[in-house]
Amino acid sequence: MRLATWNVNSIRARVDRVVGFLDRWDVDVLAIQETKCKDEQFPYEAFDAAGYQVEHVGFSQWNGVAVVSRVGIEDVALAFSGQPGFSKPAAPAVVTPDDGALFDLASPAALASPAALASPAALASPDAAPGDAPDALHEARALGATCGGVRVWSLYVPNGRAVGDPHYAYKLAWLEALRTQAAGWLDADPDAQVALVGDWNVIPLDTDVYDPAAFVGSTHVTPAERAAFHAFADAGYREVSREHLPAEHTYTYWDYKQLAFPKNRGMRIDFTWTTPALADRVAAVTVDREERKGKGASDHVPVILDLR
DNA sequence: ATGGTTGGGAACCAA
Repeated sequence: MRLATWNVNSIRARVDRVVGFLDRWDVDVLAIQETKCKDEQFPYEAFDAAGYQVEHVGFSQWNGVAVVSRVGIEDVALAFSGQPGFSKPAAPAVVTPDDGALFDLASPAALASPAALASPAALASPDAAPGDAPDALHEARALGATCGGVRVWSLYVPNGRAVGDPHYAYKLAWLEALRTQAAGWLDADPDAQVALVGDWNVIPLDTDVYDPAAFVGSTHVTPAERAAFHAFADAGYREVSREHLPAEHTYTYWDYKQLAFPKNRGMRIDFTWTTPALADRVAAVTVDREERKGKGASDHVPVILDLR
């Protein structure tokens, strides 16, 4: 089986490229991040015509994640249990179902109070399912689905924006909540086949960026973010791209600005954490750098896992 | 030498 992950930076702007990628690589399952659309705007037809089923969650023009599969797609979750939401410090009162309001995550009124970030009330309900109303307290950053016997999570970790920004605390809380769930899945079944793939928005090592000096004081490289990332190893998971790709100058993202790609000023932020049983099945990992070339490229490129 | 989205400008977001 071939499993890939790709932050496409708008599925509507990139649909031909993505379908072309599936065909060229003979991909079975693709986890997509940053679809930048609502469910009703997703170009399902193009994937259906190519023989793929799609599960997507998107509440607005921001975020949005999907899993597409031609080997079945079952037990879909539109959030992980305990997935935190984001709230601005100056946001109005908590919106609860009792308010009877229509939940619109694009609306500031739908954002919860700052206290909600750390409170149980901020947690997405377990097993959020297709057709459920989006709760006002989480963003479309995680979608889980079982495809061909593998539990695939398409993940778009919050950016963090700046060290000390409320989005930075949100990022750390989000990673910690995911690690807690992931540890539980493995504890419950030591033979579990789970893949946590996507845009982690963390640069784990100085060798994962073109110039560490350019990131002094920035997000993505702080000890707290790196610890939150490596905590998945403590939970028993393995980052299999690290095991199969060159240690140096293996990048998955290049900024659109200032000729970053031609100068190879890139960074490695897209990763594939898997349970041990699944890690043992990984025969090869590839970064398709060609997808950064040409007109209409995403700023990220796909990472492809070949499973025995 | 940035691009996508919304909205029909300029602002927001992205690493």
